Amino acid sequence: MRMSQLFSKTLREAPNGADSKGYEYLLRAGFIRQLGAGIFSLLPFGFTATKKIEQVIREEMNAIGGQEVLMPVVNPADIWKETGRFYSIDKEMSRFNDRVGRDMVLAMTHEEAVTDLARGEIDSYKRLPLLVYQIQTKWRDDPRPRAGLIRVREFTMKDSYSFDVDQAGLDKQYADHYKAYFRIFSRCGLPVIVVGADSGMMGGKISHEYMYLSPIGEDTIITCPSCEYTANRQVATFKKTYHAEAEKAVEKVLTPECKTIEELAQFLKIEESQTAKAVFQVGTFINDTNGEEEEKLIVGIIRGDLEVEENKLQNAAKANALRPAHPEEIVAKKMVPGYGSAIGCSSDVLVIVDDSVAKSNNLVAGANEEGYHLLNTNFGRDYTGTVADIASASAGYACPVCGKPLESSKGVEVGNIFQLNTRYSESMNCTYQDETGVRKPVIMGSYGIGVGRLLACLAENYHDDKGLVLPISVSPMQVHLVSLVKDAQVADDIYAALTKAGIDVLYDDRKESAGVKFADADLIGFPIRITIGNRSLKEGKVEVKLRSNLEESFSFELNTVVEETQAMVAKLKGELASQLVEKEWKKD
RNA sequence: CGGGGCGUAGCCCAGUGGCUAGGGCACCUGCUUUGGGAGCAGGAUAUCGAAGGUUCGAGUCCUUUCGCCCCGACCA
Repeated sequence: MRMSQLFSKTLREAPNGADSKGYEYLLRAGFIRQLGAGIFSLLPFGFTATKKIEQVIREEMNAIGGQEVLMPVVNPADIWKETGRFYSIDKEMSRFNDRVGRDMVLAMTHEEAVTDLARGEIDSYKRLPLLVYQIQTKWRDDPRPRAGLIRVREFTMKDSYSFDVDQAGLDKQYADHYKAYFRIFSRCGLPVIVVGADSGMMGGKISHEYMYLSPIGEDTIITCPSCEYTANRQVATFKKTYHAEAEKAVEKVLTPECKTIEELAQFLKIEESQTAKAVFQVGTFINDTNGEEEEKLIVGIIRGDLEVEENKLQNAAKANALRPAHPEEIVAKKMVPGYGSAIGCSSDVLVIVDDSVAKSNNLVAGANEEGYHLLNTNFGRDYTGTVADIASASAGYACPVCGKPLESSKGVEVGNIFQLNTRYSESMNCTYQDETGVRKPVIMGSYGIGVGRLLACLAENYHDDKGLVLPISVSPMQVHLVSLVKDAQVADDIYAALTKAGIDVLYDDRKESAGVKFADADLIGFPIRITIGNRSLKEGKVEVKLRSNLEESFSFELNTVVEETQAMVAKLKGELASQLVEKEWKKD
């Protein structure tokens, strides 16, 4: 590519709103441009980098038996009604009517579409296992797009779907993906960790997320430095301690101005862990078959020294959504905010009790009366409810596996793998006949990688104060050829020779000053820079630098530029390949 | 959806209710220059986000509205 003809141009200053360095450089180097909130165009560099990432993904997906397909972005709503997700997913999925008024949706994922495909193609166990994947546009009307390509509304995603006769088959395909994903991310140069995850709206049980650890991430990851334990905070567990002692009789005490656990503990001169607090939420429950909504007050009871993890509470309550309850709603169920507990509340309240409370005795809880608390309350004796783990794990808590203190960090989810089991095949009647002629639902898995998000994470991970420093596997071009000489002939010849040899070259043939050219080369950040200038030219050489180390300078002989460049490309590729991560999934 | 911020040339930003709306970068022309965002001279580019209002007079004040960003709610 001749830079004089390049569609994009570089920007000297960061456009307003480019808050992270990775995003700023992608904009300034001319990889991407914003069209609207969470909507971006890919310019030649951005698109080429994307295609290189996609190629890595294709190779690894094909290697585990994937067959590439392409499904429509627009789906008839019917299939989404079959699985119920037409009703259970809120505004995040965009809907419209076609000219005859049929309900249509913009697919935000393709479980429904692929299951519809599969039920037409799969009839016998002899056809299984199968794996299909696509690399395709998704639209999700996220309420809050942000951070450039990290959290967008329209994006490219690799999504694959596996079909098996049994759990063992699913486990095999899950393990294949687990391993392939590490290969994909490491071939692209992105360091990731895998964490246990919540399966959320996807249904199913086992799932993992691939996280790029970074302060710009929005997910909180709980890790154990001493053992292998890692999990998204939404599902992370920890070792709890309990106050088990002989039950004592309930006693009502006056506790004025003690609306928080801290105030209460100080007033009564007890530990926060000797109290039980109530968290009030209103859950929305949606009937999957007709979309009817029902709201119900949920009270989460947790020990005073712990916090409720709302995601866990929502799962335990089997609610579709949660929102904080208004004081009136709480009072209507015979409870008092600030002095609340499940004791004496209306029977239609959903009580979820953390095991920290259920397994402890004689906790101080609200009396549901302004200014009063109850001493020595006990779960089971004084109130009942569903026992579940709804506590939020934090740094310093004991690892559930080895007991050492946990750590917490921020991460960006770049990939995920889910065991769907029969969540979709059952509701959409996607079955196969086994050896005995019995119809059984196909066992499914679903696996995603955010392609644009991966590029954004790479930009975040690979930059310095001058610009991008992308790995050679994903860099749009391998070589940046900078010509500083008046007579273009030498540079033109080298450009032609390198291109002919199959090397991707950006040739800066512009009539610009050396400073401008170097600054742009730094900003765009292609791995190998070849400078043609009089300084080295009179010795029959060209100057060579690696973007990753601008301090060090090499030189290539004019008559062996092609061979030496090829060797340099191979060397960089080799270095990256030597960092390939091979990791296996072991079922617990 | 709640809270906050910002919309002035392609980009970054100035602009007390008062003359023809400015600067830097980028762009065009000419000359000069060619190893780290050059110099000189000249030039073009704005429905001041939009609509309505107040006023003799609005980029500036008021109302409405649209868009973008940030915090929160939210998020496979």
